Amino acid sequence: MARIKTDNNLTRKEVIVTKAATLFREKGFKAASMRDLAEAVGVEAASLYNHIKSKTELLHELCFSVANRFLHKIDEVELEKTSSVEKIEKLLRFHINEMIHHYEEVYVSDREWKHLSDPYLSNFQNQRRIYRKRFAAIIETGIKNKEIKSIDAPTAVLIMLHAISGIESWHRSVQKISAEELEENMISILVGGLVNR
Amino acid sequence: MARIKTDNNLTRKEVIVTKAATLFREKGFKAASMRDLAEAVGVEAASLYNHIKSKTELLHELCFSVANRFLHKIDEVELEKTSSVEKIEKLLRFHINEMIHHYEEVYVSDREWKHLSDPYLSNFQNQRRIYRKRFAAIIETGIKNKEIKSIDAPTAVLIMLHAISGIESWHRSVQKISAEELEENMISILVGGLVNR
DNA sequence: ATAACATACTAACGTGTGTTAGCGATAAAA
DNA sequence: TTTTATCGCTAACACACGTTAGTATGTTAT
Repeated sequence: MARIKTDNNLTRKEVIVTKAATLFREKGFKAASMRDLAEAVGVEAASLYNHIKSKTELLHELCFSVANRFLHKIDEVELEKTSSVEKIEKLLRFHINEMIHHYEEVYVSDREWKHLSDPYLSNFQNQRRIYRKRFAAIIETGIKNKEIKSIDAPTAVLIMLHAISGIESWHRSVQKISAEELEENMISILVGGLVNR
Repeated sequence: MARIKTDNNLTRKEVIVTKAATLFREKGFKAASMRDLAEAVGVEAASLYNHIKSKTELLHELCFSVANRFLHKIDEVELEKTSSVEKIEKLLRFHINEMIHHYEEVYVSDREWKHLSDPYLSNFQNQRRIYRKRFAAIIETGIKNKEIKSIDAPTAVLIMLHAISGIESWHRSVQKISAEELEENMISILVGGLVNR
């Protein structure tokens, strides 16, 4: 009888969630079926329900675990006694590394959150809105300090975050530059576009 | 008996494609059903098939009409006798305006092309790859000229294109700055991040 | 060894999907 | 007005989906 392998002291549920992330990234949430997921896990579809409540629960877990990581990071960064540009750079580097090392989850959280259903959907949208506002506030401070050139802060946030989601293309490309080079290039362009010269 | 309205000398098929774009953007290609589309058009689902061959055909039309517009533009820009930075700025402004004024189509083409099926899928991916290479080549030239700082050109392209797709958030936001302000802010940040100082 | 539990299986359900066939209604051409 | 082509309808199809019920198998604790 097939059994879900649990290497590296992961629970069976965690194995499922991880495989779900890969699948949701590859095919999209709607197009990925529970039968697909079952096959990836090595089990029959119905067996998954011994470990999870529903397909949507998988999406919840993915979206909110990612969102929480970003919220904790901005909590931390806001408290630091550094310049605005340093704070922004720190956040960007965190985003970049999350996108590099937790690609599947972050990507799914970014692109598939629309398929959350409603207590969770509004919640997620709220967290997202608040996060962006706090990010924009850091930029605003930098503009007042003359560290950063006079631009519309929400637009800047939107550019930064979406630019980073482009790391998706890096992952898919055959000839990759190294992760470190990628990080430095992105920081150079993005921070370079903000600062007063 | 209900009939598809064709204002502004559009064919009935064009009306369907346009509504499909809106629907695919809102719900995603897979989650948007032909019955949803039929309701949006004001007709029964089966009636749509008097005008289109399949659901996927709708996606083809959207993806390739967008792709062709970008390819024609880069054809035009490459021929101009201007600096690399001017060429890039021109392309970026085109991208920005496409994203502002043909939001639905461009967004769908960007996010839902994965659901194309295979003669079209490879074709689309090819066009996309080639476009990005040509864009990167312009940047490379700019780097050799010392117009542009020494960065990895493919990474720069990826940042630019994804940053612009963030205009999606601008469309959804309640308090929008004007389209002109948006354009100038984006250009300022993106071009500012590239140029040598 | 036995009891208790966790996990996987088969079978099936109701529902929603894209799409086709065939028929009536409307509009355009003769 | 008659003919013809266009367009929309109802009904139905075959299929894939998420999920549940009930049962068998394997694992852990007594």
